[in-house]
Amino acid sequence: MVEPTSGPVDRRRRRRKDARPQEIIAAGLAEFAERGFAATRLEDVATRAGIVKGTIYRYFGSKEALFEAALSSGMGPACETLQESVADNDGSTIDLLRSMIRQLYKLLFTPDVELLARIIISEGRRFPAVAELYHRLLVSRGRDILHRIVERGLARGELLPSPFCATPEVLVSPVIMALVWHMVFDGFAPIEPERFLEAHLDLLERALSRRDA
Amino acid sequence: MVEPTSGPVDRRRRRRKDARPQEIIAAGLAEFAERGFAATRLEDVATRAGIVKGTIYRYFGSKEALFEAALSSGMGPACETLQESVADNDGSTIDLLRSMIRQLYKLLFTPDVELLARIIISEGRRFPAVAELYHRLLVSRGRDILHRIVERGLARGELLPSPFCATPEVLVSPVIMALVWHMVFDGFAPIEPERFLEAHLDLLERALSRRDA
Amino acid sequence: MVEPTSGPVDRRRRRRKDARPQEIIAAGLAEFAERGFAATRLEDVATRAGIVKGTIYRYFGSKEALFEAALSSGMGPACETLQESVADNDGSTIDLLRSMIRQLYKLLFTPDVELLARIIISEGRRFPAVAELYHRLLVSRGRDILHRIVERGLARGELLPSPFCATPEVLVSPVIMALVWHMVFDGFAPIEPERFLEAHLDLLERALSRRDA
Amino acid sequence: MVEPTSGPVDRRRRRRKDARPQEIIAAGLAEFAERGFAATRLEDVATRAGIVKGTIYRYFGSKEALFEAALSSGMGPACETLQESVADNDGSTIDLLRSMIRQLYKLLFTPDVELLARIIISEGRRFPAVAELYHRLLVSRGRDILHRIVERGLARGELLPSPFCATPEVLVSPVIMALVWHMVFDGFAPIEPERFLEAHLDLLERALSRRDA
DNA sequence: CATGAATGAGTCTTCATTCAT
DNA sequence: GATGAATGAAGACTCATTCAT
Repeated sequence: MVEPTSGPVDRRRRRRKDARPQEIIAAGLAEFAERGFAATRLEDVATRAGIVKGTIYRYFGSKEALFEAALSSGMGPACETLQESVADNDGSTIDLLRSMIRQLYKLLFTPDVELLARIIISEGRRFPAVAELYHRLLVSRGRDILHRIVERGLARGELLPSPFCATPEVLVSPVIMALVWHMVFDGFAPIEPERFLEAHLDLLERALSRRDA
Repeated sequence: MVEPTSGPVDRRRRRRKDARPQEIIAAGLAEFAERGFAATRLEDVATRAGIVKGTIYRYFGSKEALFEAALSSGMGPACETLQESVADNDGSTIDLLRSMIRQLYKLLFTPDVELLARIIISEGRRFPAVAELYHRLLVSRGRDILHRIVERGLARGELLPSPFCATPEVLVSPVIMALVWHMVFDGFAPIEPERFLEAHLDLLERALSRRDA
Repeated sequence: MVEPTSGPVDRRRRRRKDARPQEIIAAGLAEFAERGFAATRLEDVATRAGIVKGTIYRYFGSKEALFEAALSSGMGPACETLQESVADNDGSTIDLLRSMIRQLYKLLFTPDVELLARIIISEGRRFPAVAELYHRLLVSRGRDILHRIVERGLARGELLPSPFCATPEVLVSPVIMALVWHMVFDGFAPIEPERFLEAHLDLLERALSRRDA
Repeated sequence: MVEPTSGPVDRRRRRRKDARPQEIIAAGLAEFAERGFAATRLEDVATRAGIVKGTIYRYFGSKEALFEAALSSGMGPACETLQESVADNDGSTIDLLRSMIRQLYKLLFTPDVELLARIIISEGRRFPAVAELYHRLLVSRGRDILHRIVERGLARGELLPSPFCATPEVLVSPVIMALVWHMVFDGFAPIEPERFLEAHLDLLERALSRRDA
């Protein structure tokens, strides 16, 4: 009944043993980003991962568990990237901000990270635990960095106190808009992130340059 | 509208007859915004509308049809609001922009419109037809207005040509960010739209004021 | 697509509307008795009830809910039968007991009741709530009746105090044994309840008759 | 049995090698008794036996095979116990019966045997082969012994012919009832086997003593 | 032999959709 | 038109069984 054809050993199986959970997570991430949590079928995740539905349950207790694992797993790397990005930079305030914004574009338009962001934006509200994690690990850190830069700028006299220094998030908002636009309208009205970045940096420059006057 | 006082007829039922589709749409909008398309159960929509599941099918051919109808229906009013908002204003460029931005905050944080925006952002990618409609009716119009304002500003010499004039969308991005933030993190890290607006306007002012120097 | 053949109306559907839950319960009882709770497939219950799996869920929230409903529902009638059986009998102690035992055989070998008993014996331990209900509604009542008869007999001097008067349950044990035997061995070593009854009554007579000596 | 002291071999493992099947059977017996055949998971059996699911298949071809093996294996010992119990006893009929009944209580309330009995009562009907085996090895032998005792009693004139001599099973029915009660209602309405035994013996005495009169 | 990863055939449960009343 | 019972097609999850190591 069984057909032991393949000569030596099924190489695929061996190689995969350890990678399995990661493969499932990657497949899940892709499917969740494409269809949303509710509309994603575990069957499709399995197929994409090259396995069978039941196998998912060896690693994840439920669809929801996979969802959360997938999201959590993606945050680590993104988090590190963020970390390094502005560490120990001694430039001027505007250089720091410019650098940070460039990093953000690079980060958020990285395929994996974009999947993550998409899912968070789409489903975050229905999965507060995940949204909270995302917020804690990424958003709130980024925010802290931003605040620190601005405060340093104020302290150095490179920035003048004004309402937008109290809410410097607005400085990064264009990249969020680009992301959302890309997520929703890209099929028929694509944007070029580069142009957005350029305009973004231009806006930044203008916003901070007043001091020069 | 006219109430023919035919004896024992259930007035409530009659009165509702016309309002039914709208009630169903409102209920649908609320549920879709809360749970997303796939996770919304028509049973819940019906209950919220005070009717029975089967009745929905008298007005809408399918769940998807209801979804599209609900979204389309919400766009009309929003569209008009937008229309009027900047028509025939003869002020300075910055006044026009300020006014437009204020309108945007008011509009996008109107409960009904916010539901709509939430749904579009969450599900737009999976319903290109709807996203396209939304884009055509609202986004692209808003964009046109914005572009016209900027061009007028350039023509009038109130603005100097520069990258961000070519992508003036960045000027409105903070409100989008506020919306997304509100949508995703509001449960545990709420924002105050007013502060955002303030910072937003501040940013605008700074970005455009260079010329003054 | 639909074939509205049958002239007037589908009579079956109308007639069934109210009877549905009862029909499902009856089907469930039969299947549960035959296969046990875990091995019973709702699909089979549905088929036996002439409906479709999904329909069960209009009436019962889960397999377990159906199980409990089925068992509870069967207890009412059995309970009443028991009630009447010994009410207001003024005969001698032995006549009362004889009558009670006859009733028990009749009751427990009634098809419906037997299903019930089988299920309780097989699954009771795993469904304490059900077992407890059964105990309260049927077993403990029967026991009370028995105890009252015996006490009356002692008071009247028809019985002499002795260990078995303190545990008169032994007086009915043969019918339980018959039931269990019938339940387990009937396929290859059937018993005749009548013979058991005869022997049972004989035993009873002998056990109580000593006093005459 | 013999322990070849081959150097560094893991003694535990070796020692177990022979005991394995028995350990699995014991674990299976416990699980089957607790949950019934269908609801028992081999995973749990394995865990209880301190091994892994797959290992079961080295000793038993299938869940059902394990079930049958477990039940068969339990019967041997019980069978022997029964055997000896009444062999070559030369006492009076009532002494023999008394002795037999005592043995029955002791036997059936022995943990291992009780598990067995529980399973047979619960699942016997669905596993005729097992029920038949149980019947042949234990029930029918016990019955034969009982019949022989009664016949001897009749021959000796210690008993008078009467219906219950033809169905002497009723004489042991209280212990069956005690067993079933214990099995089903013990959680909330426990019985004391000792009191049952006492009443049982009392009943026996009364039933047989008429002759003395 | 033992392990544990993998499989795939179920089974319960849900829900959009239909239809007789 | 409205109702609610019924349907049936999925989809999540479980678990006996197999198999490479």
